[in-house]
Order: sequence, then structure tokens, then C-alpha cells
Amino acid sequence: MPELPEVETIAQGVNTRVRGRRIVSVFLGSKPELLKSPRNEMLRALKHHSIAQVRRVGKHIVFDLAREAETSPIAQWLVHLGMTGRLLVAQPEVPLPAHTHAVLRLDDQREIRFVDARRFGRLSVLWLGEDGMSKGFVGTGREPLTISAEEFIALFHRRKAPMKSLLLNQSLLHGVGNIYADESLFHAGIRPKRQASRLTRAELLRLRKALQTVLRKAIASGGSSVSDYVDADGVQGFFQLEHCVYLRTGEPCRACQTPIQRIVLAGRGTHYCSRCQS
DNA sequence: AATGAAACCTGACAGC
DNA sequence: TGCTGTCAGGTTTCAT
Repeated sequence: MPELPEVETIAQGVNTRVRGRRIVSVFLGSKPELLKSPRNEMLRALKHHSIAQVRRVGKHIVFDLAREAETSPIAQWLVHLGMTGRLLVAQPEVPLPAHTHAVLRLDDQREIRFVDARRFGRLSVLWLGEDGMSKGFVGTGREPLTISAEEFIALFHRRKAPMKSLLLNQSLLHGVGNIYADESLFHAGIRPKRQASRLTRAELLRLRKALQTVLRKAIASGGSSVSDYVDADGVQGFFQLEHCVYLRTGEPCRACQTPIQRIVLAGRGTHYCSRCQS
């Protein structure tokens, strides 16, 4: 479900609520495909350790785990929410939702719960070297909010795939998904199918600006709740009210009233205005 | 190397 | 009511 703004909202929310707490017990469900690291490794990394920090890297939520009374992390717990994953902080008396696959019980009794109906989510553990040997998880690509204009342009140099497909490629930029790819292309006035290598420098500069603006605004709105996205408290975002094209097939363009088109590109529903985007 | 299509799952919703 | 088909915030794998 979640893209950069939703993952950012969740990570910030979880961080505020559980930073500094100790994990006293861990439950991991029986679905093996969710665990990208061995189960015993994951239990060993989590159990009896403290949560130094929770943050977002790309679409991943990173838990920095430290020994008690120490600050430098020894391991990281990585959570990828896939399409339908949720990460909730709840009191123990609140009933476990269906499809709960992991529960971390904290020293104040509260629980961090990983819930994922479709099971496209993934959990993994990264061990950190003793003397800062490993920097830990740095993500799969460049960070869209901080990438410079020149680096952004260089990413797409000589690429012949449609621009939207490349926006979704997590080894180039990480964090952009279907909603924000469609929305940023609309705001930049670029058709999703355009070959990246045929975009002008000015268009690429416009796209970077549009992408950063739309991501920042979405974070400020707590993300987009299209079907079932909620933050760490189970609260919905409201950036879906600002969508110009995503899931608005046939509805009038907010700028020119032309009905929004839907095509399939890179296997994904793709929405654009045929008049505003050229 | 790069691109595209299919596969992995469940749930919600529209139409009959 | 219940069936079928479509669609959904993502990534990986396989074929070209």
C-alpha cells in the first residue's frame, strides 16, 4: 500500500511512540515468505534489545536496535509493507487484527504489530559491524527528496523505457510508487509513456521539482488513504483529496476539465490528462 | 544491460 | 444471496 509519504508518516509515528523502549518478547507468525532472514536470527536481534530509533529509508522502515544502556545500534530490523502491510502500536487489550504476522511486546506492555493481508510485505534483519564496519541499510536507490538536479538528470540519461516505468524503478529512485509517479508526471505536464531519453533537460528539472513538491505535500497531509492505509495509530491520511489523476479515470481534469485517461503501463494502472500532459 | 510481462496473495466492489 | 470479473499503495523472476 504505502509509498514514501505513507512510510515516512508511519516511521515518524512509530518512532515518536516507541523510541527508547525495550523489547521484552517477540511473536513471529508461521508464514515463511514474510521472513527474508532466518527466524532465529530475527528473534535474537529483537529480543531484549532497545529501539534506538525508527526511520524511513526508501519504502523501508528501519528499526535501529541497541543493547540496553548502550546507544550505538548492533542490528537493524527492516520492515517493508508491500501493498497492504500495516505497522501499528497498540495496547495489549486491543484485539489482534486478522493477518497479524509479527508482534513485539515492549517493556511498557504496548505492542508493535505487523499486519499484512496480502503478504507482499517483508521482514529482515541486518547485523552491524563492531566498529562501524557496516553503515547499515542505505536503501536501494537515490532519495527523491534530496537528490540534486544534476544527479536526477543523470539517472535517466539514455534510458529508453517510459518515464513512469523508471520512476517506479527502486534501484534508481527509492520511495516512488504508482500514486506519486502519476501525480508528479501530471504536475510536470509529461505523458507517462514518454521515453526518458527524449525528455528535455527542462522537462526533467520540472519533473524533479513536481515530484519533490508532491511528496512533501503528501507527507504534510499524513499520506494518501486510498483503500486501507493507516498510520501507527490507525488514523487515515488525507492526501487522496489532493489527487489530480490517480484513480480519477473519466473524471474531469482539475485544470482543464478533460476526462482523465487510464492505460496500463509497466503492469500498473496509469492515469493522465491528455490535454495537460504532452 | 534493459525492458516487459507474469506471478505472488487477499479483499473490496460492481454487475449479473 | 452468491457468483464472476476487475482492480488495488509492490517486488521478484523469467523471457525476450
